[in-house]
Amino acid sequence: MHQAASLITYGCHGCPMRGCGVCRTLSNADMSSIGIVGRAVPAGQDLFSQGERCGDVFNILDGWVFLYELLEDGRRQILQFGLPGDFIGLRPSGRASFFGAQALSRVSLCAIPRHRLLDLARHRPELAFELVRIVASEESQAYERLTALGRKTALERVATLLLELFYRIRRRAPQTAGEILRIPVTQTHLADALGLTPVHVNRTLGVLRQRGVIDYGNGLFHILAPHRLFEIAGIDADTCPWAGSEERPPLSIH
Amino acid sequence: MHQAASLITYGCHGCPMRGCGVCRTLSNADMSSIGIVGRAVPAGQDLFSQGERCGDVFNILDGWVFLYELLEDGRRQILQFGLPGDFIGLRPSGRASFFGAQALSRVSLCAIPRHRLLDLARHRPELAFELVRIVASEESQAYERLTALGRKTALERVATLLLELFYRIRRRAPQTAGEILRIPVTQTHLADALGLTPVHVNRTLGVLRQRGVIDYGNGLFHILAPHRLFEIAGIDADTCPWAGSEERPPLSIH
DNA sequence: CGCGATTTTGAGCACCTTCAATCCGTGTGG
DNA sequence: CCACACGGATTGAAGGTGCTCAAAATCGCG
Repeated sequence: MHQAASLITYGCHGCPMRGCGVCRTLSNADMSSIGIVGRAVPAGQDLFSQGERCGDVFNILDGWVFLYELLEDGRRQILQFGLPGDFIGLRPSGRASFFGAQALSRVSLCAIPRHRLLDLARHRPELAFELVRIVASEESQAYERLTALGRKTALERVATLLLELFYRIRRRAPQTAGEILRIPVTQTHLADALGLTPVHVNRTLGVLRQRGVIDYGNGLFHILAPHRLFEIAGIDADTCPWAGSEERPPLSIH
Repeated sequence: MHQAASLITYGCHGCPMRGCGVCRTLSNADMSSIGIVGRAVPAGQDLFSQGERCGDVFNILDGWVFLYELLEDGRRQILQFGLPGDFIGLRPSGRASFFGAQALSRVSLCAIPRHRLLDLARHRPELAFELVRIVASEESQAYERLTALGRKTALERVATLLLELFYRIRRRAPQTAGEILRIPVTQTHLADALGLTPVHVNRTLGVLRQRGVIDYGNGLFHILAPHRLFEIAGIDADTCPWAGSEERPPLSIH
């Protein structure tokens, strides 16, 4: 069993994600038997493409990815951003995925053969449970974004997304307690996530900057007035489940 | 064990959903021990409200429901429609749900205590697995709708939603092979699902009617030219996974 | 028949888009 | 060291899709 571990580029021992998500529920022997493979993906490259069959699920160790769907004429919708600690690609199943996943920055990740993980889940209720928790959390985020795209103005959407990313980063890296974030996305990425044009995202960010709520440049975002950003986003900071700084994942089933 | 079954208004024996979704994975003894309760909800009433804790998950037996999120100022986004056979309310977990669920028509359903279902899932990998499958399917639908709201025009959105509902109904009730659907929603509901105003939904439906693609009235929708509806929606009927008439659920993990 | 809810239609407006040009920072090659 | 190219950010002007406000028509229902 254990010699299989030598295949692993990023050894599970010492892996920063060893205690997170799916990996938390697996023993070292499980890990080895499943055949996890570490990999690095350069910025801009697809982990898997729309319409492609991908037999792996991915655990992001470092870097950012995004899930996207393309329409025939090239319009792109970004469905989700994946940060370190996120688990990507569970849904595509055996058939062709209707969305793709692309690296925003250089990404290092674990590739886990889906069918082996699912086989294991058949004998490990805790694992299957963890999968439910993960997918349910993703679904909640998708629902929140639906509300943003369907019913919020451009200003509200931008503020909402910035807050979401802000807190997702902070939860993962509480030591980065400052309000300055490195977000490796272009304004075009934000536009495709928000259902806007890059031009209008630019103008909207400009408004937030002029109002002194944020500052940005060089891939860095500085949240100057989080409280006002909540106001603008139309989110009640007190009742918002994920706004509570470095806590547990937003959704805990059971 | 079995006397608990007497508490069940809608007995599981003979239940049309006995072989569907979660129920498929449960024995009759499981059913009894879990304490399922049948219930009827009148049209317009909430199964659970936004901000409320709801200890049950629901299996829709008959009628339609919708999940929705309200903003402070009353703007409403419909996140999902629930049809007979759908499983609703898994996500809210122990904490307050950020969305509500309301009956569109008179609905009969099974209410299942969430913690009991999840406790059982700890010992029944098949059940936990089925939950993953269900939530993953919901997530896929949420992603598709995100693309519609973010990147499709009003005409494309309306066509997309009609097709989705059309095929979801047909999959559940293949005998209703005709293209006439009873959809118990107002144009305002469609608007709130599509991120549009009721007025503009009306005009858009009018365009589709004028073009001879659909006809409607009295809560009935008649799909006159499905093929053209696919064109307008920007969906390739051949590669679309859920368009394949009365097949299995769109997503099969493993 | 009359009331409320829903659908339909009209006119004007606004948010966001489209098209286009410029600016800026970075990397590359002469 | 500078010219150049390139991707991204920024800004301007004009146009359109979808919104707002408002009223009329239609439908369901008591």
